[in-house]
Amino acid sequence: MENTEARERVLQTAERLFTAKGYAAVTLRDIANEVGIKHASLYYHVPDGKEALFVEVTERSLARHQDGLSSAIKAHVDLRSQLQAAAYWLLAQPALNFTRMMQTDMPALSDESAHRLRIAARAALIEPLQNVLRSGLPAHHAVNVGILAGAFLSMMEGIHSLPDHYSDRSKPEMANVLIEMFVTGLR
Amino acid sequence: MENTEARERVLQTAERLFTAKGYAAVTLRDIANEVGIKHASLYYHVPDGKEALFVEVTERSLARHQDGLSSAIKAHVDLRSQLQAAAYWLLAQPALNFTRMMQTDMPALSDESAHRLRIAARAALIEPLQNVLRSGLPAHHAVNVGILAGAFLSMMEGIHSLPDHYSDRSKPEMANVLIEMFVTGLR
DNA sequence: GTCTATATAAAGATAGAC
DNA sequence: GTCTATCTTTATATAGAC
Repeated sequence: MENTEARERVLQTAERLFTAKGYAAVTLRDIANEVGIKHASLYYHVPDGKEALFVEVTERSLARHQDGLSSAIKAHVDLRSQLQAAAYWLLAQPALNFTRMMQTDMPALSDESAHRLRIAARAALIEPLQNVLRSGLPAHHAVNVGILAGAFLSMMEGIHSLPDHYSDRSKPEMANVLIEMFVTGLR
Repeated sequence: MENTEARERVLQTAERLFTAKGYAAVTLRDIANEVGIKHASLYYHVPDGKEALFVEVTERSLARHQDGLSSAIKAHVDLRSQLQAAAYWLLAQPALNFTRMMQTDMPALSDESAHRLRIAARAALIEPLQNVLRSGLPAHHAVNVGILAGAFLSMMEGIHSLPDHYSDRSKPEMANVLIEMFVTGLR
């Protein structure tokens, strides 16, 4: 399948909608409408249908997250700056909704698709954070880097999903409050 | 509508499935199958259909959370014990998926239903945590209790959704690690 | 309270014209 | 590349028998 401009528009629209509303809640007609074509025309670009489309754009998105997170982290040396860079990068992206992806979207897919995406999600989101925590924290926290990476990610997703509902601070300000707590509490 | 045993079985099954998989992903046939009846028979117990059923069981669940959280907190006096009690209570319940509820389920409902549930969710989950943080933390953190309550909730949901994937610790052990960080980091 | 049967709508998917 | 038309399946929902 060629990667034409038209196909790219389809993929970007699909990624945006799937990310915002989840796999089940987005129909092929929704995507086609936003692209400005009829839903049947999607099958020219994505012959294997909805599930294949979701897997493709989710893998793309996760790969971008892996790159973005790793680069943001590599640009700094102390833990606080690294976590801030990771947080700012995450908050500048459309909300990924890792938890919903794992709990609601994955079970709707074939076992094979779900398995591939789970591995990609772990490599893209959890592992970069685990690594930075392992090298930046006192050694006695090494057993907890999995938990702490998950907690960091959960907190960022929380910020993403409640902008003005629960606080009048900006997202980076909220992230800083939590990172300060994180770093101080684990020293 | 009478609250018979049969109706109660319907509500409990619906709550369990909606909580686990989300509004869109659960069909009335799924619910009826688990109850052991035909889906058309659900309309005898819930004449107003799927959305009304979701709203009813979600309100029930949120009311239970409000009671459970408030009681757990009231049984202790220092912040660490209060947060531990809240965490243990939350982790003993089926995962509520607050974030998915807000981001994915609410937009699929009528404006009126969504509004009611948003208010109920805030009163049940955020406010009890805000209160305990406001009275247990140094005064200069008062502006951040909204963020911190959201972060605490997000972390607990994170624990709920990644049991053995990312750590071999038990859920309460994971909660303790995070609470220790929380309390120490904000002192 | 639960059933069968059916209406209605929406979704994913395919065929073939342009 | 996109369209119209159509097929098939699945979902919510209603009517009426038992």
